[in-house]
Amino acid sequence: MRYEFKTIDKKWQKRWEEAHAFEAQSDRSKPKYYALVEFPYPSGEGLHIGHPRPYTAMDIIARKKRMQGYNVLFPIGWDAFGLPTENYAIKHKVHPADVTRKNIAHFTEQIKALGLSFDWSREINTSDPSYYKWTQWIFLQLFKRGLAYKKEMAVNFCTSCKVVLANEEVVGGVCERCGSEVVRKIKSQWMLKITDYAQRLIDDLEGLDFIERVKAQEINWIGRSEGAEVRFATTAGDDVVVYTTRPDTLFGATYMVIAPEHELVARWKERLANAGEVEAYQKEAARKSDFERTELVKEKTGVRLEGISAINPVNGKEIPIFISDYVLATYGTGAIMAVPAHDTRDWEFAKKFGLPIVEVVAGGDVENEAFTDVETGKLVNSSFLNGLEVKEAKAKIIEWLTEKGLGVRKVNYKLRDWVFSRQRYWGEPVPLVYCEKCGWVPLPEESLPLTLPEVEHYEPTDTGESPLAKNEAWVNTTCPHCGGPAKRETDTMPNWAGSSWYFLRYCDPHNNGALASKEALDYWMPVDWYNGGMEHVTLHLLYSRFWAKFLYDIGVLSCKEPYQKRTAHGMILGENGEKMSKSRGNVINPEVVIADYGADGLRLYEMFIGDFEKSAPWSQASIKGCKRFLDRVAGLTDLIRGEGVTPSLEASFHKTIKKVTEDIDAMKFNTAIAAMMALVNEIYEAGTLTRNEMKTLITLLCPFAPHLAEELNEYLGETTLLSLAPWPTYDEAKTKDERVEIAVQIGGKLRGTVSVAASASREEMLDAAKADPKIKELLQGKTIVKEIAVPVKLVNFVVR
RNA sequence: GCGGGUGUGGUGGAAUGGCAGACACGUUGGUCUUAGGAACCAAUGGGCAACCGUGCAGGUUCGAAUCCUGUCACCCGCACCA
Repeated sequence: MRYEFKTIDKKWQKRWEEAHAFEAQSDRSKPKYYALVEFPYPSGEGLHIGHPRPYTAMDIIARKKRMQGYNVLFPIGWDAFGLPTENYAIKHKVHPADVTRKNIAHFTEQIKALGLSFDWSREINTSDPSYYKWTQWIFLQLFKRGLAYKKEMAVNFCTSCKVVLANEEVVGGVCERCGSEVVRKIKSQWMLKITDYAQRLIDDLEGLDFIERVKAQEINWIGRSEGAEVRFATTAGDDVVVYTTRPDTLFGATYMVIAPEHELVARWKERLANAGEVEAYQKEAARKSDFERTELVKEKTGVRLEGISAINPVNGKEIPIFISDYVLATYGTGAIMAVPAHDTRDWEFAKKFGLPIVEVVAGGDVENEAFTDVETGKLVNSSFLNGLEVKEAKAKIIEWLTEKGLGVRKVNYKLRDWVFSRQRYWGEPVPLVYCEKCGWVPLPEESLPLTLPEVEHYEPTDTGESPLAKNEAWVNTTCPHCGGPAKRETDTMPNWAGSSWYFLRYCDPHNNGALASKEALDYWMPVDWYNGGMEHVTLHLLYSRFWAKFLYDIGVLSCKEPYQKRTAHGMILGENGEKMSKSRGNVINPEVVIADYGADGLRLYEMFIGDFEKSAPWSQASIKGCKRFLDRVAGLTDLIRGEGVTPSLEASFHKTIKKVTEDIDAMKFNTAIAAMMALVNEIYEAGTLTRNEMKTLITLLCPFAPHLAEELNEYLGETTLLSLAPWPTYDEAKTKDERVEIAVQIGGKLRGTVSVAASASREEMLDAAKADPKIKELLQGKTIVKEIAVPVKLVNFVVR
């Protein structure tokens, strides 16, 4: 048969749709399998060549599970709120909803052209009021339980998008989306207390099947550290609490540093001999963005608070207090005890300001550099801690501090609360009103959704207020609590809100009475396998795990973790090995590839391109090999003779079924395809195969190249969909060859091969090797010291 | 600095203690063709050879791309987090 992909692709896509072939079934007695891909943001750019890689991979997994008898949920939807759409709407003066609708239509067409087995009956859209009703509902539950709160704070403000960004959205000091400068601004923001879940977000990773780098990156981001808070008295009367991970070095604390924003600085102003200098430094620090502050890593700056000292609680010594921007107000207590002998930063600062460096852990040369090793070295100059190892000293000093009421063991996290407000139009409205009498009041749940009102302009204001603030008719409302006048919150939710729970909606997408029914959630959740990009590990993955845990706490979900397994795909790079981008001119358009090689050609190549988890450069030349393979599979129809088993191919078939089955589960798609290619090569060498062998081959191929597989299935006279046929099984015993070539080594070096029965004993293998004329000659006159025989693999003679 | 990862032919990549380079691309030669950016056949790590080859240097082992020690280079994430 000739492979005419242009007609075949469309024909089968239509058949699958008409048959509702890939819709998840309501029969909950069957074992379920929930395969999930990250739903796309429907940008105006259309589908990128990178999208089909994870989609096809999970499609292969979903298709195989379906063929293995599972009730499979493999859904798709749209992460439709977002800045690019809003920016486009502003520029072209169209409603963001219209832009979104158009983009989704384009994406849908492109995705359908790939022949992915998505269940389109469960399609969702985060900007649909029937969806964001439940995003708002979840927010209200968070609010009611004190996990959403409003806070005046310094935030990251993008000068171009005119919007507040979460810490996670600031990359290298610039806006993650547009690359513009980010500055600090004081704003009142809605915050979500993700920090309450920090420990659980670490602990519950255990037992999950997440790839190592995802786990490591999440743990690293949460940034747990163990130490102690220690209270220092001051000559000003107020105490200062510092956080340290090295309480063992307390005797070496020769000065103290507090953050420029620390509240005590303002309180002490009148007592300072150099108040002017201190104030100037505070102003300078406040002006700088986070990026500028961290960029000036080379040189430490700071100002001493003249006239006030702290008192080291262990030895009563007075030590100077500085303010410096190397201490962050937002971490720990915003104050540190400085131990220059054993902390690199403190050491640099001490050298610059001529402060004393007192060694308290022996083992380094503290005049030349800080000695930070905690494994070796014993405590010195530390009274009752002398002679102890660091670990012992830590325990002992904490015990001592606790007894005296001077300190306490303390755990800190780098993770900060989630800034949940955006001063933008195209997002979920926050369902709260502000009443002068009652404060922030939630809207009644039955009034949800609070829909986005029409506005004339979508531009954010220069003051950083949301465009919604200009719509007075909408803003002014009544308080649901007291009935008095109230104003609506005009900030909207961030893009991450809708994507933090979308996988739950898929379980029951048309439910009007709940975000999903308990029965549906209990059956489908957790997601069995979720694949996505590494760029979402510290954002989407962490946020959605947090929401899932919250929903677990309030009884909506029955599982503590939403995803049982998480993998990540590598990027597809341009032919030159660089990231694909318009500006580099190395972008490949999936539509063009499909036009030239068919959907199956693209699918197969994206899976064959290399290790799924690693980036790989696109190659216009290599894709031809995949197309050639599909042509060769189609051409096999000429070789079909009868039914049954072709003896010379039997073992190869069993081996290939085994290999493909196992490789799909391990995401080793490239080697699975290689195995099928090798089998096809063998069949051509044999020059013949049976009808049922052909059927086995196309069944194996079906998850990878479903259109061609279905067409060949029809060619074989079948009338039912191959996509729903049972997955082939293999007989382990038949995957083994009867005779095998084994390697013969002398002194570990390959000297020849001999053919033996696979079941050959040690003696038989050794005898066969010795009987080989070449080996015989090489062993002539040598004394064999040792003989090694590994069944099916090799024999090795160690000689003298 | 901390955390994770990678290093193998001309190229993408196989092989996780047992015949390095599966499978594919490319290249070379050939067949068929009016033609070929088609198809098919053959060869293809290097070296005339003995031999040499998985970033580099050691080690363990009968045997190492694979395990251990050290080292270099590159990529990703975080980064003044006390």
